[in-house]
Amino acid sequence: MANCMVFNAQIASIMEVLANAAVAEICKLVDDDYAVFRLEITQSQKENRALRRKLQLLELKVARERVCASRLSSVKIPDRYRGMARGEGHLTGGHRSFVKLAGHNTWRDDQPITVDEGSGTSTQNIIMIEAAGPGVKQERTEGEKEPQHSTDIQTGAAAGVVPPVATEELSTASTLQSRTRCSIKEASRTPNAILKSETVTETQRLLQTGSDHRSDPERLELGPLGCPALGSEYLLDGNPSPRTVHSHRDSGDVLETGNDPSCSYTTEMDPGNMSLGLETQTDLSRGDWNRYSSSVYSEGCLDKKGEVIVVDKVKVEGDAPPTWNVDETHLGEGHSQGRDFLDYRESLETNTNITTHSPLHAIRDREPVSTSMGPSDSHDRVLFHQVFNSNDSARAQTQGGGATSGNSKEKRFLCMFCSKGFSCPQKVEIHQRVHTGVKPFSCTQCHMCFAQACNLKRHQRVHTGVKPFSCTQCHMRFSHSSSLKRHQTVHTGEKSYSCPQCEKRFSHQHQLKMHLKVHMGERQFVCTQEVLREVPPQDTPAEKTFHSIT
DNA sequence: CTGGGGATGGGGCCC
DNA sequence: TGGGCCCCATCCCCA
Repeated sequence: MANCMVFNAQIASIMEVLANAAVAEICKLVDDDYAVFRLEITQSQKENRALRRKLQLLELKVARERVCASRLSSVKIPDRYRGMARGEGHLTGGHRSFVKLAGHNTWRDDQPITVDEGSGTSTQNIIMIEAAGPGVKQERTEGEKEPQHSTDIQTGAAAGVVPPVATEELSTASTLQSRTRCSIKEASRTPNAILKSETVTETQRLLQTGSDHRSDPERLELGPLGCPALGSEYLLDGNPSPRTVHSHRDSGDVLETGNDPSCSYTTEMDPGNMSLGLETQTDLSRGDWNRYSSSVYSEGCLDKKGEVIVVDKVKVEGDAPPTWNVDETHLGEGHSQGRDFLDYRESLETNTNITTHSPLHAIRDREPVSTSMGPSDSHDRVLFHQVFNSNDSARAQTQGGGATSGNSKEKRFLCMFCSKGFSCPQKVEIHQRVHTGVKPFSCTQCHMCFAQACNLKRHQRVHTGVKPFSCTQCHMRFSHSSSLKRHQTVHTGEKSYSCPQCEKRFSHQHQLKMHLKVHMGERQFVCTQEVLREVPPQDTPAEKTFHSIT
């Protein structure tokens, strides 16, 4: 009996030892696996980052090449503009950057082109800006033939300004842009300047390491410190320093000397002037910014849609003082908001330390995320829009390719990118996020970002599970009002999507889409686009959808 | 069919 | 009264 008990005790002890050993082994395995797992995760993350960078670079290259190709075939700057473009005109500074924009992909390699994290925003908006210039110039100079414009330009050239010298558009653009960058760097006061500096730096690196010729300082005509090698006429402008000079004197002189050829730009704010002859540094009034942004943004829409910009909406006909003269007065009161706004936006556009998608980045920074702009920024913004869209909306429509739909009186606030009209600045601001990729509203529960607060609000139902829209015909509930509406076609039997090839109708777009593939196969159409173009446009929802899916 | 994001238009509120 | 702003409804589109 005693032996039995001893034996049992021994067995128990052995079992315990074995159990402990087993546990230790398991723990070790778990730890090892965990370490391996973590390592794999880390490596995967690194790979993802690398791939993402490559993707960004590729996108950028593709866009640039596309823009470059289109420009090479269409860009043409009248000689009378070239001189101004090079800063040889009577004006100094900043707006040369427009020329840059108009030039061949002269967006600097260190341009803060970034991809909005989590939002999938790419550099397209910037590309659009790059693409814009030539179109504007071409439209204005070849299409509109505006007499006053020509007069101003010529007057400027005749007024002792260094005659235009044939120059490479690219170099001009580069020079201007570079110069702007120099000033912007100092002017930057963006609250979020450092927020994504790492991303920016990475983007810069990618851009710099790319094969893009723009990274070549010589081609950019950069002088020391990365600033452009300025022409003598530029240096004599009274703005020797690339630093932005918010001198009221500059603009004031211009305004006071009515006969001064340089005044031509004060009363003429068409794209040609703005893009080629104006210097932001010279006049940092809001008006100038208006011109600036007008040029830039409207240019941006040109390459994209071949539309003309509404830039010259700021233009004041006849002898009336330009709209921005009022702003100048405003500046003269010591009010720096306009200037700040300008600097701010300039810096956003050019400062490499700022993560931005475009000059409009400023808008994002001022939005839900509170910034230093304060109430005045709103004023500036509105003022900008009002000035920008103040006159000649009809012409804007013409130039803008009719993007301003409906009553232009109601929609007098135009998008700087596509010149589409909106009823109020706020809507323009929101709309422009389409171009800028700005998504200020981020979900606290996931990585999603949204351009509109309401969309974020709607999105959050995904997390909350709230489905406020319930079908009265069944138990179905939806988080999306449109989903409910669409769902109800199940009950109503409504089939609003009709096939243009046959008589079949469908309740959902996807059904029609799939159905169309049948026709494609039957007819052996080579190109879907061609097939779809055969269908005459109609106003019924089905046909609309049909066209849209083409 | 459904889920869900992108984007626009309109209305209401406030200043 | 008008403008700015916010919110909502809605359409479109894609997965």
